[in-house]
Amino acid sequence: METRIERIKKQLHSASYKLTPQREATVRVLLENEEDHLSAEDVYLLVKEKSPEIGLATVYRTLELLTELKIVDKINFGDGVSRYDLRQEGAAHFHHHLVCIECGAVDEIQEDLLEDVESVVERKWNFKIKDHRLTFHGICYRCQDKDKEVEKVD
Amino acid sequence: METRIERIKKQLHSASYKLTPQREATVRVLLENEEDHLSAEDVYLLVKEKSPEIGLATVYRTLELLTELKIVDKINFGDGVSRYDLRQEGAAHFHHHLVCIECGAVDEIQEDLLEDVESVVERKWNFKIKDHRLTFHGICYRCQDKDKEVEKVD
DNA sequence: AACATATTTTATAATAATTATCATATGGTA
DNA sequence: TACCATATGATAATTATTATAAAATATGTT
Repeated sequence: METRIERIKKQLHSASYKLTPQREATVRVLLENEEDHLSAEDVYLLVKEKSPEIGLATVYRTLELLTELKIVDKINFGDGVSRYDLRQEGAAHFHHHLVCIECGAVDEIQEDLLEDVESVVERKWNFKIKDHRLTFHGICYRCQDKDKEVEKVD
Repeated sequence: METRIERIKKQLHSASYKLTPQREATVRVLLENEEDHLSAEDVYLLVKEKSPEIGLATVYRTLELLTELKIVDKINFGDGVSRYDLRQEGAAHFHHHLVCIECGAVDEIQEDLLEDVESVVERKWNFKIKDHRLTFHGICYRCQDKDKEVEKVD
């Protein structure tokens, strides 16, 4: 964890930005909630718990900065808010998501899976891919189990 | 075109909605700009040209309705506005997009391409896929050509 | 350490997109 | 035609995000 912050600090420095206390607090919240998909407001509230003096605008600016440096990715699941997701260290591409249309849970897929598709797209559409966004909408394993229970009862 | 509107009319009716003049005007704009990715505001301005009395709220409501009926898909390329894209008739899944990070152009890929990936995801993550969103960010063929020109000049 | 300079933050105002409200209008049907 | 549900238009309200400007903080130099 600490080493991870150290590395992010270096990334900031090499782009001539500083890791201010506010930025560090924001990064910590992201690290501590890595499995979640927090909105700017969510991050703000969590940061505020430990650093109550922070302002919402600072959180927005920090998230924007981290996005620019590809430390986090900004995603949008269609619910009107942007969410911020830490990129795996050293990952060339953004990971994928499974959004459950029953319970709203968002699970992550770290595997690439798109290598073949991307080479087809690059060749056939002559498009130089830099990044991607892939989200599946459907029913997660938890809800499938729940649904089965209901069927039994009926 | 006319037959396409007829079919949409039937889809609305079978969900007990009417194809009012305002809704028809909105659908026509979507059909006439099928290759574009219009925001609600864009649609509003285009509809207004032929039906100046229409209100913005009606356009929003119509787009929401069409989204609900899966006649259009609501997408978000990360620029703060939702865009609306007609689904191909009979298409089980939403098509993919190529967003150029240089010129902003958005091209469409109608081929599925994801069959293999989806079967892996369904099996390995036990997730029942209902739909997907896939967007590639990179450099389109037009900008690659432009970039080459610049290199020559340099 | 003191100073000059650039960066960052805070609080707040401004903007932009979207949704809610409510009185009015419309369309089909008994 | 009168009724009733549905749809619309104008506008207000809400929500997310960005811009602004003054104050604070950090950095580099002498």
